[in-house]
Amino acid sequence: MNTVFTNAKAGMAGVDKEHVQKVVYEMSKNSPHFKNEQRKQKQTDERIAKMKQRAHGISQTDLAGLTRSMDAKVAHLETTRDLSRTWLTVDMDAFFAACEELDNPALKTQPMAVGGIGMISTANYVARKYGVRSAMPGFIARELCPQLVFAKPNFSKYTAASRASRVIFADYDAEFSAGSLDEAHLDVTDYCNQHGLSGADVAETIRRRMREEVKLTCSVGVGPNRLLSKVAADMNKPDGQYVVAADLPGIKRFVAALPIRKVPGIGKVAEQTLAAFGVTACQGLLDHKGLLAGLYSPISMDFFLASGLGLGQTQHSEPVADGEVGRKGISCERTFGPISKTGELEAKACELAEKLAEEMADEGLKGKTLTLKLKETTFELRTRAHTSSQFISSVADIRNVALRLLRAEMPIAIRLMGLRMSSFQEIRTLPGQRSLSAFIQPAAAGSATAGTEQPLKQQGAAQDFSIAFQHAVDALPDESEDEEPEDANGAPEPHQSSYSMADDLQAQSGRSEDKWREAPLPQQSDLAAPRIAELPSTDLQQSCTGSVGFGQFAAQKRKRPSGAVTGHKRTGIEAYLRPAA
DNA sequence: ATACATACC
DNA sequence: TACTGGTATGTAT
Ligand SMILES: Nc1ncnc2c1ncn2[C@H]1C[C@H](O)[C@@H](COP(=O)(O)OP(=O)(O)OP(=O)(O)O)O1
Ligand SMILES: [Mg+2]
Ligand SMILES: [Mg+2]
Ligand SMILES: [Mg+2]
Repeated sequence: MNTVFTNAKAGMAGVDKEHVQKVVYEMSKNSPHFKNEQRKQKQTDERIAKMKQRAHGISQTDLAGLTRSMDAKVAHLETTRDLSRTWLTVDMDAFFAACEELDNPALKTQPMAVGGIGMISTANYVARKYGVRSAMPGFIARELCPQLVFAKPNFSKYTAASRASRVIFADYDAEFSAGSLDEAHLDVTDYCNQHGLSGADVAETIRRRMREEVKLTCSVGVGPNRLLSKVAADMNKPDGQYVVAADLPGIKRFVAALPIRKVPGIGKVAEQTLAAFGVTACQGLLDHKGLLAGLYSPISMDFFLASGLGLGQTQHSEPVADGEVGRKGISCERTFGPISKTGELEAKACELAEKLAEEMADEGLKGKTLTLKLKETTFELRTRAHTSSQFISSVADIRNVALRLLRAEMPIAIRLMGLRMSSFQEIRTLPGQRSLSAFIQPAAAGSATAGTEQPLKQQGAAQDFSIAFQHAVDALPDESEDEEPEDANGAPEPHQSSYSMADDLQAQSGRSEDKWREAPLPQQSDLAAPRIAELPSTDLQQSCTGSVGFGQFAAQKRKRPSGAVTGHKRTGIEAYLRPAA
């Protein structure tokens, strides 16, 4: 049932997947974590059942209408296609592990993972042969590979290597966008034209320079847009490159048989829900567009169709405007041995408040919304938020709000607590004050971007609006297309030395392996990772549940707001017209 | 504005 | 024995 560790990732060719599945199962069953995974899987199964039911209720007439609507959407998307750009996605091979091998070459021939018995962030390709992977707990990895060597993470190495790699990227695209420490997206069109080179030529050059100057290998994907270059970058890992021809036949050839899971944004859940309707390769997203339109939101459909057509971002995002904070949130969370005593819980909240305040101070951030995250010992998640009337940043203010949110949840037994601040005050840039562009990084995480990559969503209920209606509404002209009113210039901030949540209320009537943390480095990207989601469903609530991740740094950033995608012209959306209701 | 789910590195 | 931490987005309420 758990397909997480055997899917869609480089280095898994030739791995005995059945064996890996069995070991993971044997090591996990009976654990609270496993129970939680089962609970989540049940949710997915129920979701699929509801979608099947909905699909069953779609008449031939409905289907015909939905299909026509999607035909129009496809036709429009097709008009946005721009094959004139050349994009490169560069992604380091087994990045953290490779950095560790740099300082300890003996590790190169041994199976090695970066992390500990609790969690692994990545493994070298020798270890991957045994099924060892990112996000796999170390004790399971050791069961799969008893000789596995564990290396402790050392973020300063990774940031140094990343910085060095970015110096290279800047030579080919001064505005490249960083997808993470180990990945970047480059529009090398101008460079190619100026030097009479192909994308493949530049890819070869970058790979050579990376070997020589950074002493690490990377893989490069080349294509007419960022979606294609990104997917292509994984095709010949490690130390390889792959070119998606910049013509319609070449793109169709590449995309048609591509497993949907390879598309960034389609993960474990979307893969399952789509598979339930026979969609396992990207061509299926186009073949079943009518039916899918009856099951997924307009936003998801835009994303699916763009993916099926091989359309992606063709231009970089707008840089972050002056004074704007380049991020949406900042958070700190820690896992520890189970605790439930009031004193211990409050002590954790205080520590996190201090940590968060410190990180915010490093960037001069002040925010209004504080979200407390609690992971129960059962692995179920709870988040509770409060928005203050004033921007806050001090330890005292953060602690006050955090404690109040926490106290409302007790009693509770948890294994993790986290604090996240969002809704930031814009930073007033003082004359002569240069922001931290220290970390070679151009194009700050902007917002609007031309191109097509879109997101997905989740689940919902809204039975009042038929899906057909939603898709029809989505087809209306986009009114907010020509202006960017959002100026948010500012009213001077009211001052108040100390914030108290009580005032607001009145006014309104372990054990953590914290080895994987890193200094808050400037970072950004515009990686537009979709989040799938089915549509409506007459459904009720969801439970909670976990996410994944490792102690990484900042990475993704901005996403585009809404609407359809577009090559880069982004004219309004034509009216597709409603299908039969 | 709040809560939850999904996704990516 | 043991299952991360950080960031983003989409939807419903
Ligand atoms: N789930 C995770 N949790 C924490 N850190 C992660 C996680 N996944 C990846 N990382 C870190 C470690 C990786 O070396 C680094 C880059 O990720 P990624 O490019 O996906 O894999 P990789 O570089 O290790 O191997 P590959 O050769 O497949 O690219 O980010
Ligand atoms: Mg990588
Ligand atoms: Mg990567
Ligand atoms: Mg994917």
